Amino acid sequence: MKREMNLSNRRYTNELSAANSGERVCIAGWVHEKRDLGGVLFLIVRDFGGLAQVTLHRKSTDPELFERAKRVPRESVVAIEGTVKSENKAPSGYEIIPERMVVLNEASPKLPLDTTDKVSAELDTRLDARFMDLRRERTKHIFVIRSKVLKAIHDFFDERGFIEINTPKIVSAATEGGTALFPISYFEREAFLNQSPQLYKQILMASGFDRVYEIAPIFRAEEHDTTKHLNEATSMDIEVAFVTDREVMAILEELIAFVYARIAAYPGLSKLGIELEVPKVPFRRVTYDEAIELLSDSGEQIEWGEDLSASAEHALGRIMGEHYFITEWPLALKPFYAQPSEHRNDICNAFDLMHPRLELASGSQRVHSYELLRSQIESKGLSAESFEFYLDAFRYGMPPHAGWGLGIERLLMSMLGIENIREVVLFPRDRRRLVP
RNA sequence: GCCCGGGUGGUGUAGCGGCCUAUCAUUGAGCCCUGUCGAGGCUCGGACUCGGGUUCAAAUCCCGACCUGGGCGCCA
Repeated sequence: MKREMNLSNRRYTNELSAANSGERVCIAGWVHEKRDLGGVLFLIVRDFGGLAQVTLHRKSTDPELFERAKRVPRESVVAIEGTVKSENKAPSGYEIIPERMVVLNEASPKLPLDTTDKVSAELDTRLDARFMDLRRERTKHIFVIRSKVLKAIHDFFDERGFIEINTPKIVSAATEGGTALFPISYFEREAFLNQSPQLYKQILMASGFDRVYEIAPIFRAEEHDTTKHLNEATSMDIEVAFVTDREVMAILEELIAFVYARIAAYPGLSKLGIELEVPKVPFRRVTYDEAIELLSDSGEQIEWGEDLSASAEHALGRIMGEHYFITEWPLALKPFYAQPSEHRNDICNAFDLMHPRLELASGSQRVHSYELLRSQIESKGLSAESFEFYLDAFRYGMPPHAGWGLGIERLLMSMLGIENIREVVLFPRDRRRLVP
C-alpha cells in the first residue's frame, strides 16, 4: 500500500506557486497545522522553505488517504505527492491536491512547545527542546542570519587578503590571565580549554602570515550567569602585522558596516520585525579620559584607573547612542600584550568597540619588543618561564602588529535587538546547562 | 559569589489560608461542520517541584533542597 516515495526530487514549498498549476510534485516536511472542516481538510505542511497548504476534499479523495491525513499528529514528518492547483482562496495562491501521503515519522502528541506560536514558551523550555524551537519561524531566521553573518565575515577577510587560521583549543597552563579556565586531562598532564587564540595569532605574526583571522570557540570557566555571557562562545579574531591600533580599528568598523549591509538585504529580517540601519563609519571615538568625564557629567563617578561598571557602560551607551570606540585605556586595565602609549606611560593603545549596553570587541596595538613584553608579563605577576613558547616568537624577528577579538554572539544580539545571548547559540553552554 | 523575583495540566497562565471537585487559552480525544488561513460550535481528558513544619484547614504561610527568570560582581 505504502509504496516507497522518491524524495530526491522533492520540491521546497517556496519554490512552488500558482504558476506550477497542473504539475505533479512531491513535497516533504512537518505537519504544521491541521484544519478539519468536515467535508474539507487542510494540512499545512512546513519545510525549510516555508508552508504549503495541502487540501483534501472528502468527496473527491480516497477515503483511506483522507482518514490517514485526518489522523496524522501535528509535527509528524510526511511526504506528499500531488498536483499543484492554482487557488486564490489558499494562503499562497496555490494548494496541493494530494494523491499519496507517506508518514515518515509520526510525532508523539504532547509537543514540548507550540511551533505555531499560539502559545509562547519560556527560553528554558525552548532550549530543552531546541530541535523543535528551531522549527519556529523566528528561531529559524536567527540561525540563518547567524550563518549569513559568518559568511559575510569570511568574504570580507578573503577580499582583503587575510588568511584563515586554526589555532589549538587545547592549551597548556600559560594564558593571558584574567578569566578562569576549564581544566582537562591531557594524557598524563593537565591542560586547559583555550580562553582565546590571542597568543597563537600573535606568534603567527612572526611567520610572515601578516594578515590572519580566525572564527572559533573560546571557553571561559567564569561562574557568571547573565544574559550576555556564555561559558562557550564564538570569537572572531584578527591579527595584522606592520600596523597600529588605528588601522585595525578601521578594519573593525568597516567589517561591522559590511556585515550590516549584507544582512540588511536579507528578506527574513522582516520576520524578526527588524529593520537594520547600516552604521556610518567611522564610528565615534572617545578616550577613556573623555568617557569618565562624560560619565561624571551624567552623575556616574568613575575613579581614573577603574574599569567601567555595567551602569556606567549603559549611561555611556545612552550618551553615545550608536557604535563607538573607547580608546587610550589605562595600561593596568589591559592585558600584558597591550602596547603602552608613546605619549603617556600610564595608558596604552588599546580600544573597546561598544554598542549601547554591550561591549562587542576589544583590541590593541601589541607589544612587539621581547624585553618590554617580558617585563609586562612579570609586572602582571605572571611567570615568564611558562610563556617561553610565546616569547620565543618575539626573539627572532617580530614585526609590529595589532589585532582584536569580536564576540560573534554579541554582534548578533546587538544587530537583532536580542536580549539574551542564549537565543543566538544553537546549544548554549552556561553555568547550569550542559545538555542538550 | 551577592541581591531580588518565580516554580500550578504537554505549553503559557489565573488563584496567594476555607468559596479549589483549581481559572483561562492552547494542545490532546470525540462529535458537528465543504474554503480554513489564530477556523468555529459542543462534549471529555489532563496540573499545585520535592521534603519538613504551622494551622481545625495549605496551591496559598514558614524552613530546607532542587529547578528557574532578572540585576550586580567577576569576565569578553
